[in-house]
Amino acid sequence: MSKVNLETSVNHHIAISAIMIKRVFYKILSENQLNITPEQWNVLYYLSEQGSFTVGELSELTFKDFANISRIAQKLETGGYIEKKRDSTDKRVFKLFITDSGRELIGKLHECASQSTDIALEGIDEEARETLLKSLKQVIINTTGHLK
Amino acid sequence: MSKVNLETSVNHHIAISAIMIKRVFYKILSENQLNITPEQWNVLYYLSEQGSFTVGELSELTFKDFANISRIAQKLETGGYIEKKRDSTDKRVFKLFITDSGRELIGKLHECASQSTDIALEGIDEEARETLLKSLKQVIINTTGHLK
DNA sequence: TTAAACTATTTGTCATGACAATTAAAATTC
DNA sequence: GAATTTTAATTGTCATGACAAATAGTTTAA
Repeated sequence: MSKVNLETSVNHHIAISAIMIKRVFYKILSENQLNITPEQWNVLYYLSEQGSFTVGELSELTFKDFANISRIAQKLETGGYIEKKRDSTDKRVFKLFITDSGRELIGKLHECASQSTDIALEGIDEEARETLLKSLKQVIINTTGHLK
Repeated sequence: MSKVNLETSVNHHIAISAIMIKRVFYKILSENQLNITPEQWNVLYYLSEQGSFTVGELSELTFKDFANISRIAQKLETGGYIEKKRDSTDKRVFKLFITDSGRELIGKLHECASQSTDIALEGIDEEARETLLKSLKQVIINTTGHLK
């Protein structure tokens, strides 16, 4: 009969941290009149780093499922930040490209993301940050492995 | 112009870890035919630890807003796991109580939560876990403070 | 080569999170 | 003590996450 104590549960604190960080990021985005969500930023980020990705590739990169990426991409397309083009060889595939307008936005988003990191990690020294990152990477490996 | 690298972003890894942990937890819950969500478990947990809480109190405890707790409570009530009673002195307030059926469920949920923690933290030693928890608590303090 | 199996993407549904508006019951204030 | 403000909770809307089903194009295999 293992009894969990949320006060000392790492899982629980990761969940709460994630919610709070997203809330801070949302706030910074809206203060800067940037009409975009953290999830949309995530997709736009990868497209800005590399020429183009398919919905499936983005779904792997972002750890989200096809359905979510599909809808996030629709919103980014509506906003004019990305373009969708059918692959010429495999007509099932859509390739997503960032637009000029998307690139313009990305600069501001980096600034906002950077601010929210500064806020979240204040008072945590470099060594603890590295341990934190390393542990989180291990958590991601563990959970990904468990889900096959 | 600060440029964020998601590969080394603590914020990003917290977000992904949270998603993956929740996914593992969901899987364990469904493998055990427990028809409840991680968020509902969270609310039920607090009610099992103390006699009763109001919607507002739960909203503070769980870092969620009134609206969410209100709806989560509705589902738990529909499932028969909690009861809602009007406060006799302040008729705006609802007090939430866990039922016997809820208490029965809680035992199984502790087991599932414990399993998902074991999976997530495999290979992370006790010292790193403590650092992790301490850092996450600091993140929560920082972000909560920033949002006032 | 035609049927069956597989793959990429989209759509639908439900639970949740953010946020605004609403309702009803205090508490304040004039 | 009536009007205003505050507070507790609910409801509505939109974006997202999980998951199932649908669609359409490809590959495999009989």
